Amino acid sequence: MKMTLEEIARLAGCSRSTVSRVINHGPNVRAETRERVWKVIREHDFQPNLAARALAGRRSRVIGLVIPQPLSTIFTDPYFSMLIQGCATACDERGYYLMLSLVLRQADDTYRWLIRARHMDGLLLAPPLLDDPFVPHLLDKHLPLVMIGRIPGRTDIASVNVDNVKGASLATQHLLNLGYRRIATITGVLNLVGAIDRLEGYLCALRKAGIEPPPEYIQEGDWSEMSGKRAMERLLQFRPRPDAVFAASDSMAIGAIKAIQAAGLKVPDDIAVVGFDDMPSAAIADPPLTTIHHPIEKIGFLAAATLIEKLEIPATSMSETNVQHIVLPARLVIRMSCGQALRCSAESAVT
Amino acid sequence: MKMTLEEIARLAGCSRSTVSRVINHGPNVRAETRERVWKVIREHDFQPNLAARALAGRRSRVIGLVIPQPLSTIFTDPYFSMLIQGCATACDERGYYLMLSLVLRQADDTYRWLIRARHMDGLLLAPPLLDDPFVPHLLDKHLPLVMIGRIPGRTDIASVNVDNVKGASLATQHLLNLGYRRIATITGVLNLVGAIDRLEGYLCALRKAGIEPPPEYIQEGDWSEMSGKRAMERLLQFRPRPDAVFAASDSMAIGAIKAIQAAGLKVPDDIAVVGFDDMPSAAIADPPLTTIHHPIEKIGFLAAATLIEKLEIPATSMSETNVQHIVLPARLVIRMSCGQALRCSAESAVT
DNA sequence: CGTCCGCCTGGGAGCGCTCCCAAGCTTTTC
DNA sequence: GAAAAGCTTGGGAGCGCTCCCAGGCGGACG
Repeated sequence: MKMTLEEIARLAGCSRSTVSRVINHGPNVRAETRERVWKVIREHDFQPNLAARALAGRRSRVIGLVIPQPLSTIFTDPYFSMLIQGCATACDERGYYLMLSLVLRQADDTYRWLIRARHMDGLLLAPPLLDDPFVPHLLDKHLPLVMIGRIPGRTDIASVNVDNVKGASLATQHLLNLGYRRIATITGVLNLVGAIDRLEGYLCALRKAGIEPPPEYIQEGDWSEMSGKRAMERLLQFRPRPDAVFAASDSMAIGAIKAIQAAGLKVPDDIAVVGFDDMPSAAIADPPLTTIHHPIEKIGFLAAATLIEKLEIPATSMSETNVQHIVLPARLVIRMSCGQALRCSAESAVT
Repeated sequence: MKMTLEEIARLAGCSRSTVSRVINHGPNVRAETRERVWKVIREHDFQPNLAARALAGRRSRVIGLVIPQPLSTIFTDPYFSMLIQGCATACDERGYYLMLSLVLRQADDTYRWLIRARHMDGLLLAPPLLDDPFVPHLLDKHLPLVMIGRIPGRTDIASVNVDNVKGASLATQHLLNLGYRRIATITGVLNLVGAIDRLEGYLCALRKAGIEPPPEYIQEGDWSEMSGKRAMERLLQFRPRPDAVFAASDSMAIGAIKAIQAAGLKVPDDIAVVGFDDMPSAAIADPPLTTIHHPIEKIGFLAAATLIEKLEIPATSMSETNVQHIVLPARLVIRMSCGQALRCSAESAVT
């Protein structure tokens, strides 16, 4: 027997409309009726037809997560796995579906398709490259959209982000507090805002302490362990050799540690290392990595939750006045690689 | 102006039905009319409402890819990235949408949800663990389903697979041809059919040559590089030390190479190594890895194409008689790690 | 005791398509 | 040259919901 609202209504002895109200948690249904309807629904394992709902209700309850990166990147960096987890959880809780919009075809096509084909009610946009030419197309249309990360100069777009500048600054400050003065950094790919912000945080902290690092102390990586290793090898060439390194990601920090160890030096005794992101790998690194906690999953969760909220109260979302910008604080996680234990200078590094 | 079939019809001077026929590439439309309608559609960037199509046509044109593995695994192993790429390409070409059914919640819930919520027309099932208790639920319902890989003893389910047994056998045979006799293996997780099949291929080839490997020559890994390294370290303990190793994945082969090199030995001079999968990393390994080519993307493509075909010709799909089983051949890719160059014994290893 | 206002409930009118049948027109066939 | 058999084309009848309005019912109020 094919189940429809009508059929459930017949079995529960009420009307289609009442069943619909029950399913959508609408008001104005007597408690007793509500319970009776739920019982029938449960008994028959009924699930309303999504296509019909979408057609009649003019919304699909699907939101898309656009990750403007090649598939190989997405499926290599645990960052995205955690981000998706967070988004998916928020969607689940609110009865929405998360659809990954993998950019497979040439960018041009895909973005146009995304914009036109409104089979999603809104879009979540993962951090795009600064020079991605198609992101503006996405932003111009009046698709409800929430950014993960931020685009410099675009305060008109709702966003959820971690405080990268503050986090990097916290990491650098911690090294300064421990007495290091020759602090180098390994940055992420610098056409990603997050990498730029982290570099800025590093520079800010140093400058506040009256230190201007030599340009050679700033080496660009690409987030990968290998690139961290390479960057560290370059840093090891330079004299005076740095006594501490802030890497903009844990992977790169781990690469750096490997380079240091391969050169016959010790972490943190000879060179201290601090990472960023607090990935699972940071805790099990050797030595365990001091790092900045980056609540990636929470960011995904909040981004999805924000978008859905916009969708459900369109009145508010339309008013350009109050665009939400959520910035989560970054937190220092002290482990072994910074040498705090060694130096015993447990001065007020964190709070 | 909101665009609908009706509106396009008005602009093209024909009826809703004709426009529908054009969009669906139906027969019985005069060439001239067809062209006129397309022109209007293109001009207005029209895309039919998916919800309405799904409701009226009783199919969503969405197929789900179920990967019964934790998210962290999916987003770590490039295997899935390639698989998805293949599936998505096939879907794209046929106007279908691929939806990743990430198993986020506890398995029980999710599978029930997958089965009930028919917002997809069919399912693609990535290789499940042998003891996954919920896969049978998926198979019992009459959801159109195509397996990637195979489940032993279930010949009633359409499947697309690489010939793992033959591939492993090819790899081992190649080592035998080169004169190696103490050939060890590093297997994948043995509750995955692929791993078992590859082990079987290895054993078959050895036994055919009259060799019975000591049990210590068979070490289980978990597909990861680290596990390959660990397994190789165990193999290096054993006497007589193996002179060649067949690893059931390239990652593990690379880990094995690192272990061999860390022990002060050379590949392939002291120990030859052959991998499986022919991942991009195999070609750039040091030394470049001899391996078995595994057409993952093609498998994904064929699986999706097969499913869609089933969907479009339901008459055929219903007849239990001819369930498709596609088995793609595995191919030996000779590079440096097997020592063929060294030994110059270029006897008919491959064809 | 009648009126008003709330809470419930039922059903009509679509949402934008696909499917199907019938009507018009053109071609074939004997 | 008329009937039969194509091609095209148009429009009705849903698909299973949501939205909205109208009506029934009860209690609070004057």
